[in-house]
Amino acid sequence: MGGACCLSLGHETLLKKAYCKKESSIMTKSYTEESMMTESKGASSWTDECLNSQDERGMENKNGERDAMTKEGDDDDEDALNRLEDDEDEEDEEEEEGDDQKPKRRGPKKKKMTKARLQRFKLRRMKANARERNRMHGLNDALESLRKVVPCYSKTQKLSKIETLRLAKNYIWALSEILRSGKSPDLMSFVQALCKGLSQPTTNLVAGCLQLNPRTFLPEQSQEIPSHMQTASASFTAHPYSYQTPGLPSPPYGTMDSSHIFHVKPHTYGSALEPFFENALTDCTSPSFDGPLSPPLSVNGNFSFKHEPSSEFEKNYAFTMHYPAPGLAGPQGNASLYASSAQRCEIPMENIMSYDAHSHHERVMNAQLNAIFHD
DNA sequence: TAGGCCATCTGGTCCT
DNA sequence: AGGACCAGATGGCCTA
Repeated sequence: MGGACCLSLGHETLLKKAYCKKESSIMTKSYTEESMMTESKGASSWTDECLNSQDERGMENKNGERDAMTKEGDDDDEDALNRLEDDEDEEDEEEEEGDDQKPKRRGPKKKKMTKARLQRFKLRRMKANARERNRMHGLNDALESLRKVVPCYSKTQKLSKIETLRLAKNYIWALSEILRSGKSPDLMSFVQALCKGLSQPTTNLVAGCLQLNPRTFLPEQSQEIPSHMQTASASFTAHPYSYQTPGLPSPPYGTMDSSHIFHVKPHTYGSALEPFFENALTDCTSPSFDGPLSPPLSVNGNFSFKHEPSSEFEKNYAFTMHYPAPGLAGPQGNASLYASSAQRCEIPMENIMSYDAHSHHERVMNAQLNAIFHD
């Protein structure tokens, strides 16, 4: 019983919190359930003005609901509430004249909660709450940024906070291992490293994000891809790094590569990919991107990647990572990992992140992977 | 309905 | 004194 004492009195709930933790000073809060709800639910859009009005409402409620208070058993609570009541009419009088009957409490005498003190306390508390909310929002924003640079990103199926952190940790570790060893890991090892310690749903999600079947969604690809890219594609087929899993549908939600571009705008991918080739490694301030890169994935950041696709071949190579030759055998044993792919392909296309929302992420991801895999 | 996830409030602690 | 950070508590929402 954490210590929070909630007196639920129907609609006129009085939340009285006193001695939430041992030895803590008496603090009372008297909001109606309604005001509490408002406070919680609308908090994300609160402004200082809202805070002030909330504060006022809180005061109104405090005054209006005193009759809803009931005994909670704790004398200190009672005292605090009494103080609140007393403040109404006798602000500066000594508190608790009737204390003669009660045994004197030890310890420092608690200061009387005058109306002014209560006001100050509430104001301070409000400000602290607002700061805390902002702080948590900032934290969440940072987490959202992290989600976007971690292999599996989807607007509709967001990774939980803890899973995002775990995946990020695994991702960093996996990339570090690649850099350290300078060798190309096999797909299964990479996926296993990514999924280490993740929950089953997240594991499935990540596994799904790491696979792609170009034949499923690119029937006309061969005609529309520029010829030089097709050439490069052919050269890529021999590369050991293929995230594609032939014969399996492409994931309907977040992906690790640019494949979604072809999901969402199958007829515009030619132009859509141009910016990638132009700015793959340098365009960290693309207009379509709403913020700076998170440090772990900054191409020239923590990983100190100096690699840039200077040649046409490198650029093509980046593109063709996603275009293995039809029929190319994927890594053995993927089937279990992608077992649920068939169901996932039922998700409507509109749920897939749009190119605009995803493009930068994709560029960065591809740039990262190219920098790593190109050796 | 239980459990997971989340946002918020809150009081304590540390630091400036 | 005030702000940042933290952890506990609480209640809402969602999903299996």
